[in-house]
Parts: sequence; structure tokens; C-alpha cells
Amino acid sequence: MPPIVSEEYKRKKKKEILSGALACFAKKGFQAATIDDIVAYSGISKGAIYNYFKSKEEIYLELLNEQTESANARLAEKISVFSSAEEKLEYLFDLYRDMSPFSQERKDRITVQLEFTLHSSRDENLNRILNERGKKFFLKLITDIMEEGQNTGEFRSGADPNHVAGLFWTFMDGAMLHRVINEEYPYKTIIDYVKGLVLQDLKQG
Amino acid sequence: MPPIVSEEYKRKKKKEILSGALACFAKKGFQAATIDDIVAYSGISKGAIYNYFKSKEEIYLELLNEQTESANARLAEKISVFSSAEEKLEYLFDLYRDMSPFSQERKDRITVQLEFTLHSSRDENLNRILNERGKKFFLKLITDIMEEGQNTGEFRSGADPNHVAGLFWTFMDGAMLHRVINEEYPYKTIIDYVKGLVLQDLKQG
Amino acid sequence: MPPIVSEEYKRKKKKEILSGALACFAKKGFQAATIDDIVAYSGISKGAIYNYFKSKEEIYLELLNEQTESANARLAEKISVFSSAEEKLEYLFDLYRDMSPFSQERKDRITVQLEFTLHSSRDENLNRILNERGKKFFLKLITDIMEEGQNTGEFRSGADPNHVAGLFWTFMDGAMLHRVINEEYPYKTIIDYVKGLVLQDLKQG
Amino acid sequence: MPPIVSEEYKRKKKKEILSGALACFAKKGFQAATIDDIVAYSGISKGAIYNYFKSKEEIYLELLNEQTESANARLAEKISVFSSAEEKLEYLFDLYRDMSPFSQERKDRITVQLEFTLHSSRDENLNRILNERGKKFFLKLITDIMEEGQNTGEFRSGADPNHVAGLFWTFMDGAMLHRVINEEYPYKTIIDYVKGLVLQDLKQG
DNA sequence: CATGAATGAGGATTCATTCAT
DNA sequence: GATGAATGAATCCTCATTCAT
Repeated sequence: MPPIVSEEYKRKKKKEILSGALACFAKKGFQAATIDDIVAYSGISKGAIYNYFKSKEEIYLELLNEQTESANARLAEKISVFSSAEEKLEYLFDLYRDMSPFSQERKDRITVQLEFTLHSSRDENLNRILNERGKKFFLKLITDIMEEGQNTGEFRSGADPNHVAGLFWTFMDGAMLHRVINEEYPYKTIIDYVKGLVLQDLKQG
Repeated sequence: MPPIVSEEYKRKKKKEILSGALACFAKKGFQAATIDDIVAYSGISKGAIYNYFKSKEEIYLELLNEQTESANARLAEKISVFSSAEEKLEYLFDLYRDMSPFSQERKDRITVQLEFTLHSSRDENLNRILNERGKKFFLKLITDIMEEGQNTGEFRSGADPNHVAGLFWTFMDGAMLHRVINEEYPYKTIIDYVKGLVLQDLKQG
Repeated sequence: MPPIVSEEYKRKKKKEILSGALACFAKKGFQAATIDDIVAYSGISKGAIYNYFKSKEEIYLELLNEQTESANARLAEKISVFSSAEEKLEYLFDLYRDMSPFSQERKDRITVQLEFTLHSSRDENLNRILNERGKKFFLKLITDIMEEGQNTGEFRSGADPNHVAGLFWTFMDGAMLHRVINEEYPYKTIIDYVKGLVLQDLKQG
Repeated sequence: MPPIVSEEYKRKKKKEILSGALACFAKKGFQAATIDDIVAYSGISKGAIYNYFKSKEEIYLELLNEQTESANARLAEKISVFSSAEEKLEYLFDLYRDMSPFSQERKDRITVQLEFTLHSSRDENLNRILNERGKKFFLKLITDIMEEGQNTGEFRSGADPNHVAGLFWTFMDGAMLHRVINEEYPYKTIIDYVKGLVLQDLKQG
């Protein structure tokens, strides 16, 4: 006779755990953060945590999924409202630029995300999944815009969409890394600078 | 009564330990890599390791110093042979570009380095040290070139040296990160692309 | 939501651990006794022990406190029922005398206690605490009786209370030491002998 | 072709090691003192120490023998010069009394000795040896005097030599223990007090 | 004989996970 | 479902002893 609780309740509970875990993973790293840390942080008992997740690693993975899944769906949607490729690209640059100033929660999320990305280099399988996802989603986001821009003549046809896409994400990851480790890093200004360089290049005859 | 073993011998032994440790830290991360892993990897006994380093952390830190200390001194020296700012900047881009294809050892080093950089965001003190070092050395490397270029008129005077410097390292860190997690990342091409954008911008009237 | 286990249960568990630890410390000494010994002896898992005590040393210290704290309170109380100083002093001698034959547990406790006392000579801070406690409690126990006896005229006024007190505890510690290391030591007889000498001296004209 | 060194040299070397070891054992206890401590303290290399002693325990045992062997031989000799039992007994009391103020080396020796004595309660074999030695030498020292005194009529015949002997060593061990752990312990005064009590008792009709 | 580097068994402590209440 | 006590494998580090130089 297990006391049935609503799905709603369960979802809320999971959120609480994930939120506490995010803070802990960000503050100490996945390995160093202990379940007891998460207990202390989330106020949820150890046993309860294991009712919702079957291991520390699962919490970690869920935390990382959470982000990509939903956030990315929204992103693609938002872009679709713009009619020109240039506007779309510009919007993306601005979107990332305007994340600053970063909330603690976003910083935590970025730290955890980057650490996970790095960690993925150690696991063949994980690595493949992440790279595929990156290609299918992140790179595609930009290459689609590029192709659109080249078709409409907005962007010079000589630019390789893959390289522009690579450049974009290379740069964004670098910028977030620097922002996370250095309070004084001129995040917004530098993004604008790059945005200028890229757009100028793409639009030039 | 003479020293049992030569300084040379000791240095070699330390190198061996560091080399084994680097591989382990790269493969598993600092926390997850155990002393026993290092023992297995380096073939050196546990006790011997503790004769040369007083903790796992010390090995880690030495590994990170090793890199910056010497490598950076060499870098500054190499640049000084070029007479124009443009050549210097170009040289830096090329230097990083030509690191590819990456040896396993370099990949290991980068992974460990990036992980450490991220980790530093958790330790106020470490963070300050790293940022200061970054400012004093890495950023200065570029800003010096920028100022030189602006004085000689090679580079447009409107460009903010700090932003160019920030852009450069933001980008390099991002590129190394992507290279490390993705075998297919077009590292060289993208670096050349960025190099083109930046130089074009700086040289334009 | 009520406490998983009662306070009573916890106290009992602690007792069990302490009891096992006492036996181990007595049998091998604090340093030589291992946590695994305590595990084997008490039948309580290693992890559980660390739920109740945060280090081997804490177990040791608690073991030593346990004794002094309560036992001493009782001692002072018991003495207060006697109306003459002589009776009180005699009671103390008899109390220690009648500890023999020693139970294994008492022998253990004495061994551990003496070893700790000796060890305290190595730690300035510990040493000070122990000496203060000794002065405030053990010595005072006797000097109070002495002063009472001198005020009522039971004891000769020339006797220095501090010296009598010193003699008493010097002797008791010596006797317990000898008793612990030598089964054949005539503990009771010798205590009675000393009791006779001291009382005769104090009561003489 | 082992370079032969003189016996003299060897003895001196052993002394040096023992002296360093004594200080270390006193400062930290047998278990806690490490061979490296002894190396640091004596300035003799680890290898050399193992040329002279085959284990840490052997050093410890030798340290304890050293003392009893020679010191006790001298003691018996010294006593023999006195012609009356009373003088002999008094001499013994005075001898111990005049050890104070204690040199650091004596304190070290006492600490180590007492710790060893306590420790002996853990080893059946050791315990037997120590008790036999105690009986044969220490107790006998006093009982011989007692018998002599009773034969000459100096001491009352009712006194049990064994009890007096027991009392004497019980008390001396207690006094040394207290002296070692408490700088302010009135060692000399208390010994004199006990000496008075005992002699008065023995001489009384 | 002297030296101190190497060895690895052993010890204290931590922590993910389980499970009785 | 919630709780937190119990478990013990895993981890870092120490140190007595050995042995090549």
C-alpha cells in the first residue's frame, strides 16, 4: 500500500533534488560533491533522493539533459520568427551576449556543463552521443542559417557554413569558460566584437 | 657518502611519475584518478611516488606549473624575433594552428589544463592566481603586440588591445576544448579563418 | 518523520562501541589498536563507528571522559555522608582497596587511563587540562578532608594537606599500576598498610 | 671485504642511536616514533641504524635493558657500604629523592620506562620476565634490608618485608609518574614525608 | 660499512548505496 | 514514500624494512 502521490508532486520533488544537486556539482565538481552535500543543500533525505534517482550519476545526467532538451527546442523556435538570415544570426549572438550578467544558477549550470563536456572526452560512447547531438543540433542551427543566407544572397557564397558554425560555438564555449572563471572578463564587448567581424565577413561582396 | 642517486636520476624519476600521472588525470580526471592508477601506469611503487611528491594534489599542481612556467618563457622569446606586429600575431595563430594533429600527450595536457581552469572557479585563491597570471602573461602577450602594431601604424588605432587579446584566448581555449572532445573538429581551418578575420580587421584603414 | 532510532538506541550503540574500544585499547594500546580491531571486537561495522565518533581519537577521549565525569561526581557525594574527616579518609582508602579483585573491565580502564596520563606529558595542552582537573578534583577531595579534620582537631595541624593529598594519589596510582602488571601484587594488604601509616600519623598528638 | 671497525666505534655508534631513540620514544611514544624520527634526531642514516639493530622493537628493548642492567648493579653495590639497615633504607629514599630536579634525559627515560611497564601487561611473556626481574632485584633489594634490620633489631619484627618492599616501589613509581606529568608536583617533600612515615613505623617498638 | 631510495602491507577515513522502520 | 543508520569497498597516505650503489 504505497501512498500514491501525484505526478505533480513527484516532478516538484525531482526539481528540488536537481536544483540542490546542480549547486553542489557546480560548487565542488561531480566527484567531490557527495550525496550528503546534496542532502544538506536540498533538505531532502538520502533515502528520498534514491527514490527518485538510482545513482549519483543519474542525477548528473538528468541535470545535463534537462538543459539541452528543452532549451534547444525553444531556441529553434525563436529563430524561426526572423525572416532574414542576418537577423537570425545576429539574434543568436545577442541572445548569448544578453545572458550576461550571469545569475549564479546560470554560472553553476555552465560550470557543470563544461566539466561534463570535458569529461565526455573520456567516454567513447558519451563522446559520440554528445558530438552527434552537437552536429545535429548546434551546428545545424548555424549551417541552416548560413545556407539560407547564401541562398538569398545575404551572405557571400564562399563562406563554408560548417566553419562558420564551428567558429560560432568554439567562440561561445570559450567565452562562457572565460566568463565563469573571470569576473572581469569583458564578455559582452567581446561577443559584440566577434559578431561584428563575422557579419562583416559574411556580408562582404 | 656521495648522494645515493644523482640529481639527474631524481629529475628523471619525477618526470616518469608526472608523465604517468598526466595520462591518468587525463583519462579519468584528477578526482577519479587514484594513486593506484598512477602506480599501475608509471610502474613506480606507491611509496616511491610519495618520496617525490607529498600528495596527489602536489603532483597535479606540479603538472600544471610545468607547462606554464617553461612553455611561456619560450613563447615570449620566440615572438621577439619578428620585427613587425603583424608577423608576431600571425606567428601566434600559426603556432597554435600547427599544434594539430595533437599528440596524445598534448591532448592529455589540454584536458587536464582545461579541467583545472574550470576547477579554479571554485577556489577564490586559485582563481585569483590564475587570473593574474593570465593577465600578466597571456593577455599581455597580445596587448604588447597590439600596442606595437598601433604605434607603427600597422594596426588600426581604434581596436582595443584588451578586446583583441580577450578574443584571441577565448577563441584558442574554445578551439582546444572542441578539438579535445571532437576528433573531426576542423581545428586548423577554423583557426585560419579567425586569423583572417582578425588580421583583416586590424589592418583595415 | 520521528527520529529513525531513539536516543536510547543511540546511547546504547555508543556504549557498545566504547566498550569494544576499551577492550582493544587496553589490549594493544591506543596507537596499536586499529579500527578494524574495534570492528572485530564490537561487531559494529566500520562505517557505523564513524557515524558515532568522528575519529579514533575521539573514541579514546570519550572513553577517558566517561570515567572521570560521572565517577568523580559520585565519589564526592558518597564521602559527604560521613561526619568525621577520619571516616571520610578511611572510606577513600577502603574504596580503592575494595576494588580488588579487579574485573577485566576495570583493569582495562586503568591501563588505558594510565597510558593516557603518561601520554599527556607529551601534549602541553592536554597536560595542563589534566593537571588542573587533578588539582581541582582529586587533590581537593583530600585537602578538603584534611582541612576539615584539622579544624575539628581530628588531625594534627602540622600536616600539610597538599602533601597528604599528593601522597594519597601518588600511592593509589602506583598501586593500580602494580596491580595491573602483576597478578600477585598484594594490593589490598599494601593499601591497608599505607592507610594505617597515614591515619596514625595524622591522628598523633 | 667489510671494513672492520673497532668494537669501540660500534659501541659509540649504538649509544648514539639509543640516545636519539630514547628522546624520540619519550617525545612521541614507541608506536608513534618513527625510524625517520630517530634518523632525524640521531643524525644516523636509516641503513646504519639497521646495521646495529634489527628492528625498532629491538632498539626499544635494548633501551630498557641498558638501564636496569647496569644501574641496578651499581645500586646494590652502593648500599653495601652502609652498615645499618636503617641507613641503607634511608639511602634508597634519599637516592630517589635527590634525582630531582630531573634532567630531560631522566624524564625521557622514566616516561619510556613507565610506558613499557604498562605495555608489558599486554604480553604474557614480557610480563613474566619483568615481574621476575622485579622480584629478584627490586623487591629483594628492600626485603634484604628489612631482614637485616629485623635480625639486628633495628626494625620491628612484625613488619612484613614484602609489604614494605611493595610499598616502597609502589610509591616510587607513583611519584615518578606524577613528577613526569606535573612540573609542580612536590616530589622531594612527598618522598621525605613517606620516608618519615615508613622509618618511624619500622623503628617503633 | 653507510646511504637513502624503493617497497607494499597496513591503517584511518570517506561515501555511494541499501534497507529496516 | 520518507528517513537516516548501517555497510564495506575504495582511497590516500605512512612507515618499517630491505637492498642496490
